Amino acid sequence: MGRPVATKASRTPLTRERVLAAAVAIADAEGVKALTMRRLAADLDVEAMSLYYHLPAKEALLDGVVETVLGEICAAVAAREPAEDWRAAIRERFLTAREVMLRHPWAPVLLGSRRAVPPIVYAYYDGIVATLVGGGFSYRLAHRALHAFGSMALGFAQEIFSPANAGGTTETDTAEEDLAAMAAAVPHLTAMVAAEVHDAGDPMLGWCDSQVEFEFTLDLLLDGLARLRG
Amino acid sequence: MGRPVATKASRTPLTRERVLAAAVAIADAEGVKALTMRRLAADLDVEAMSLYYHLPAKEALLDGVVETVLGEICAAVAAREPAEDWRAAIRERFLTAREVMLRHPWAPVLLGSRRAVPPIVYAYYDGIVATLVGGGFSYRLAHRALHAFGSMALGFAQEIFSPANAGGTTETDTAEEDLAAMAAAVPHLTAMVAAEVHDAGDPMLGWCDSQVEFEFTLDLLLDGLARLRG
DNA sequence: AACGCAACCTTACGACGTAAGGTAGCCGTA
DNA sequence: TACGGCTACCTTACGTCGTAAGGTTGCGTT
Repeated sequence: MGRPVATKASRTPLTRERVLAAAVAIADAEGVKALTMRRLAADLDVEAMSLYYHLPAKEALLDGVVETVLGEICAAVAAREPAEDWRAAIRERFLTAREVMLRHPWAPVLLGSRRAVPPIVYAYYDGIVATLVGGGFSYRLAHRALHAFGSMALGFAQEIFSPANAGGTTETDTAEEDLAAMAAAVPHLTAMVAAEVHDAGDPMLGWCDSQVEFEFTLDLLLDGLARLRG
Repeated sequence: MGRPVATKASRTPLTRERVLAAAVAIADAEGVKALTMRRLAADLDVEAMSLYYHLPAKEALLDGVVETVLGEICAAVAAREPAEDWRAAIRERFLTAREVMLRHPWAPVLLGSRRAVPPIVYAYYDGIVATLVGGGFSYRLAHRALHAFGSMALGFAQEIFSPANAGGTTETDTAEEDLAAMAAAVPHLTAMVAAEVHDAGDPMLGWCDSQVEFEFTLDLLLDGLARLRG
């Protein structure tokens, strides 16, 4: 059912992956501003509207592009051999992520402009929590650490989760299924959230107070610097 | 020479400040995407092209908008009474900056997308260096601290200085004057740079190694977390 | 009375994202 | 062998965007 098409010139058919790869290439070469539908289509020897068969809209293209970059990070992280202790593991992970990000300098801002955080980020952060908890961290401290790392974990802008996209679950009635599926996919994150929601009246909506996290990170840095100052 | 115009309806004349204030208001209310020239003009009871008398282009408008927000931060910081020690000073400064930023959630991404860092940022950072050095920091450590704070100092995306806009001084022959002017305006920053450029072959171009700063911050966080872990 | 300039307006153009509706070639079925 | 359907791509067209080019208006000066 549905072999490509193989017109007279028999060109390789478009796919979402091929489109996204071309989009990343354009952004790498000339920045995200140069990434227009017509330009992208031209690079693929295709008309602009043909892209809409594989992607619903420009926003979806941009979502796919950041997803691609994040996937690249995850792949790079997964390709390393396991480190000795939690510290080395985190260190190498972040440095690996940074290497990838340096190849896509436009990615931070683009990710910052996305409406929602791509699901793959949760899987990525789950791995970090796993490492920390495996290294003796409490869930509470692991949570704090996650915020403290912030941009470092991926190599760019923090406050991604906060305030712009704090709309909560605006979505459908499949929320429960999704939640269960997430719990299975990111067990450590789920456990962390579960461990953290004991006080705080409304669950899930304001369970992590940005202000508190901000001050925690700030004091963490100040303590460290004060110590170095001697 | 050149009183406004006071047409029959005698409306208040446009100014750069009035335009920028209206632009910030639109961004606050509906996000930066809603900030178009026509929309902005409509809010000011004016035609779109009239804005170009006060601003050369849309990019300049956006530059002015972030400049306005940064000015708001600087004003808020300046309005506090002086703190006891360096630690309290830095802490209050950053928390003040954060308060302002929370009023403009779109500002981080917008600032991240600007081509060059607005000059006012340098003045702002100069104040931080002054506080640190006044508190006993060496210039080297103050420099490190600046990078470690990163996004915290203003409340948003770090890596602003890095790699996207690392083009160096691409400009005119007035570079020397500008440099001298800057030295006068931001003495502590200048001193810090001067203190730091002793090794490292090419001056000014790669004098602060992002990779080194990244790892420093990372280790600072890791040390702090390891200590909290017990 | 004539002029100049500051401040705003009108018109128009090209590039953008995309809605609506084709069209070409392969497929399975008859 | 004929044919309808599907996938994958194309054509045309619309509204919105930033902005180039060139008015128009009316105060201040001479």
